[in-house]
Amino acid sequence: METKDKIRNLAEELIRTKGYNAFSYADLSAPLKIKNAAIHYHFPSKEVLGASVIEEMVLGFQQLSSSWSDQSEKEQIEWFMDIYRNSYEKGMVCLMGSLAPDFETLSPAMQAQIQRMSRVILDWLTACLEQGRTKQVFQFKGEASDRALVLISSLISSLSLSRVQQTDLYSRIRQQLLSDILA
Amino acid sequence: METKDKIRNLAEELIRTKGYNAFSYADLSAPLKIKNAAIHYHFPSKEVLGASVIEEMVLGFQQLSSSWSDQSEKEQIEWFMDIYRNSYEKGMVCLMGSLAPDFETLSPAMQAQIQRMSRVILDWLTACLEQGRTKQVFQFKGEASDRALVLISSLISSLSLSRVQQTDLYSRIRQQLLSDILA
DNA sequence: ATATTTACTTACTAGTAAGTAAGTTTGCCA
DNA sequence: TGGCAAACTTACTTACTAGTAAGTAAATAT
Repeated sequence: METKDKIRNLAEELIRTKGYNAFSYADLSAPLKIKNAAIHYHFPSKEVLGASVIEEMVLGFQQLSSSWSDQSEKEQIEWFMDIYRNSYEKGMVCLMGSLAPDFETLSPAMQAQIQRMSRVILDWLTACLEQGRTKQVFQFKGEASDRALVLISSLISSLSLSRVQQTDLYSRIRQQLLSDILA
Repeated sequence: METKDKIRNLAEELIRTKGYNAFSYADLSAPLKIKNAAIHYHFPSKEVLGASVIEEMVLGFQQLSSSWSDQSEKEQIEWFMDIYRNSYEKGMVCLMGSLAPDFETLSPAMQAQIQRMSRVILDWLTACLEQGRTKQVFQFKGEASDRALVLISSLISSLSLSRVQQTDLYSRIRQQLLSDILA
């Protein structure tokens, strides 16, 4: 892997463990055994690095969710929830869960990227729920978009709450969310 | 109000808008027209200030929730949700939503306080849901404690997501959460 | 073979962070 | 009236922040 990707990947990890405002260039340069200035060579500023991390995440999600498109809606939702299980197991929160509370402190460019990220995920989730309901795989009251909101908001916080309480709250929340939508 | 309370209140506001790691002593001293060192007089360190903010919040919640005890469980849950509406209207996230993602970067003392805060809120919510179900005010599947987890996690993220999307997602999530538990 | 570009390092800057030691003002108490 | 404590300010320190300018070695292009 190239240095640029190593920097971006480590930055993502740091954002998702310590938060955007709590990590520094030293946290990147030391483990990668490069100098501070090498980061600036690849990413002119911290906000450009941050924006790049989000962009890569959105791209990754779009590819991943596309690869599920021939599976049932139930399985797609379960794969989606598995992303969060994976985060939980690594002791990380998701990118949205980390960046959304810091929204006000971020540059307009990063804010726009975060908005886009939330749009992409919510649109996918809404479409999946809607289609699943049409096919009678799912059963729930209200708009699919509102159901998507409850799902995503609960999953996001399940990771940070699991960390706080040092138990697998993620699995309990996942179970409950699934039983709320399954026919 | 005394200076010490002014400092603590402003600190809470800053944590809930910018996040713990993004606010500085200058953000406190400038608006309060005091000097940096005056904060250190009242709170020896930033972590002591942070812990004090959480302690005050827990105390406030315990008092508030006690004052609801003679009302119906439905009304109690609605009052509880009104706390989040209030936060939404001020453009703030809740203390838990702000501090939980930063958990790893905080001192053991603050971590313990955050754990306590989550316990207090979850215990209250679980008891309220359980009792409401017994009285047939509420109707839901699964353990009350799991239902409480879904409720709180969703409410927490509703605030940060509302900020990101710049719309009142809070109200849509609240509506959906209520319809999921009402008989 | 020469020039240019890529991917850095070295060495630095200006700004900001939390925190501290010592001094000052104000009000109270004996 | 003298002394003392509470609530500060002044002035400072140490540590760290993102960011930059200039230089370099190695690979690539002409």
